[in-house]
Amino acid sequence: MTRQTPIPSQSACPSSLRIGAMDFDGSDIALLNFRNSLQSVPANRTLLHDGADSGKIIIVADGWLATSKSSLSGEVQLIDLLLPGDIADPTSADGKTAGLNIEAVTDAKVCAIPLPVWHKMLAASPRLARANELVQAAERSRLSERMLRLGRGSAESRIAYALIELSLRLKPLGLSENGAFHLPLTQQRIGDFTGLTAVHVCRTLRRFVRNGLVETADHMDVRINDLTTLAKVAGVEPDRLAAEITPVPD
Amino acid sequence: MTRQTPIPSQSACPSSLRIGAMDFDGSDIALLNFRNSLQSVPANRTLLHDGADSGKIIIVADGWLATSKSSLSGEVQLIDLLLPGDIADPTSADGKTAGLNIEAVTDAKVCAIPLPVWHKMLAASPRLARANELVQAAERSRLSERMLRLGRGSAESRIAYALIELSLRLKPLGLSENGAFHLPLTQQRIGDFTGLTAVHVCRTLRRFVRNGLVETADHMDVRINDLTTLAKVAGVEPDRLAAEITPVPD
DNA sequence: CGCAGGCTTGAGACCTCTCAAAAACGGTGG
DNA sequence: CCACCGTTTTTGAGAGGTCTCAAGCCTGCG
Repeated sequence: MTRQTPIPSQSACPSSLRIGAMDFDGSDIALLNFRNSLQSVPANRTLLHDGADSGKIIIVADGWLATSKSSLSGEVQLIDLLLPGDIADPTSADGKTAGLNIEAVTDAKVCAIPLPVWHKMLAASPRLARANELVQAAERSRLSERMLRLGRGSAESRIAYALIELSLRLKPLGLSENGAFHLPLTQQRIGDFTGLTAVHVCRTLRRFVRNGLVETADHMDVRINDLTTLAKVAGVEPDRLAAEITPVPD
Repeated sequence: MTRQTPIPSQSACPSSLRIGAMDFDGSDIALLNFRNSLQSVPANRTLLHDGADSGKIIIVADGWLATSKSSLSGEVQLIDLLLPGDIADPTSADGKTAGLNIEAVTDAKVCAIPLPVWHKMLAASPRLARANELVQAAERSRLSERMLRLGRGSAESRIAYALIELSLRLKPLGLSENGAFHLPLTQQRIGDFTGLTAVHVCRTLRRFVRNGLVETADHMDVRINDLTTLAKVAGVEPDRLAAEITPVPD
C-alpha cells in the first residue's frame, strides 16, 4: 500500500467556513468576522476542561478535536471525534459549566464563538441554523451508534465500526479515498474511543490485517480492503450509516 | 421500606406543559394548541422505528419513554430514558429519517410536534428556545456520563450510576424522595440500559442490597440507602452531577 | 547513539456471558 | 379463593472475552 499523499491544509486564510456540508462566508454570517476568531491549536492541547466555565461553542475549521470524559480513577473515554465542519457545544444543563473536555487531537484551527453571539447568528441566518441542526443530528446519530456498540458490541465490532464511521465522515471532506485515510490516533486513543485497552486494540487490529479486512501503513494510515466483511463485523450497512451521520449540503 | 404512595397523574387535561424545568401555557406557545396534540401511549408501544420517516419531535408530558437502537443480531441498547419535560428529536443527519426507536416504557402522555411547527415555536418564544437548549444540554451531559461508564466502567459502576442519575432526575419532578423512587424497568431493560445481561443485573443489584447500598421492594421500588458509597461505586459526585444533568428553572 | 513512546506478543487472572433450572410473582378464569 | 399460566427474578456452573502485567522490539528524535 502506498503512503497517502498529505492533503494540503485548506489555506492560510480561508475565505469561508464550512459547517456540516455547507459553506459560509462573511455575508452569511453577518455577525461574525470569523476570520478574526480563527485560532490555531497545537496537537494534544486541551481547549476546555470538564467542569470549567464554558460559554462558547467551538467550530472545527481544520484538524481533529476530541471531546472526552475521565473517570475519577483517571480512565479516559473519548465521547466524540470532531472533524472539520463539526461543532462542539460543551455546555451542560446548568447553562454555563462544561460537561466534558475538549482537546486537539492534531494541530487544528478552530473558531470559538461565545454562546450569546452564536445564538444571534443562528437567529439571523436560517441557513446557518439549518446547518447547525444537521450537524447536531449527525452527532446524535453517531453517538447512538457508538453507544450501541459500547454496550452490546465485541471489541471487533467496536473497532470495525469506528473505522467505517471515520472513513465515511472523512469522505465528503476529501480526506478518504477508496477506504484509505489517515488516522491520527495512537492505539491508546483508539482504545479510549472504543472503550478498550491499547493492548486489545492492537490484537484486534492485527487480526483484521491478518484476515485482509484492513491494511495499515506508516504508523497511522489505514485502508479498508474488505468493506463488506468489515461492515458485517461492525453490524452496519454503510450506505444507510452514511445517510445518518453525514450532514447533507444545502 | 414502605411502598411509595402512587403519585396522582398530573391531571386529565393539564393547563400547562413542562419542558425541562419550565412551564408553558397557551400564551407562551402561541403557535401550538398543545392540549389538542397531547396523546396517550400505552406501555411498551413503539412510537417510532429506527429508519422510519420521522419529522416530529416528541415532548414527554407524563410517564417514561426510551430511545433505543438494536443491533442486527437483535440486541437492544437503550440510548436514553426520557422523563416528563424531556424532548426526543429522533432526526438524523439526512434531516428526515429517524436514527433510533422511541418507545413508551410506561403508559405515557406525549406531545408530538412536526419539525416545521417546532422551529416556528422556538423562533417565536425565546423562553421556549432557552428551555429547549437546557433540555438538550442535559441530555448531552447524561449521554456522556453513560458513555464513560459503558466504555470504562464495571457492571457495578454502570448500575450505580444509572440509579443515581434517575434518582436525581426524578427529584425535581417530585417523583423521588430521600433516594426512594419507582423504577418501572425490568432487569432485562436495566440491562439494555447499562449494556449488561439481565442475569448480571440481578447479581449486581442483589450485591448492592446485601451490602446495604440499596433496598428494593414491590418489584420495582428502589431506595438508595447509602448514597455516599453508591456514588463512590458510580464514580460520581452527586451535587455536581445534578447540576450537569438537571435543567434549571427560568 | 541512546532514549522515550508506541507497538507487539505472551501468559494468566478476572469479569461478564451463556446455558440451565427452579422459584417467585402477577394476572386470569373458574 | 384457588389453580394455572407466562413473565420475571434468582441462583449455579462453566465458557469465553477482555484486562493486567510483563517483556521485547521498533521508530523517531535529540
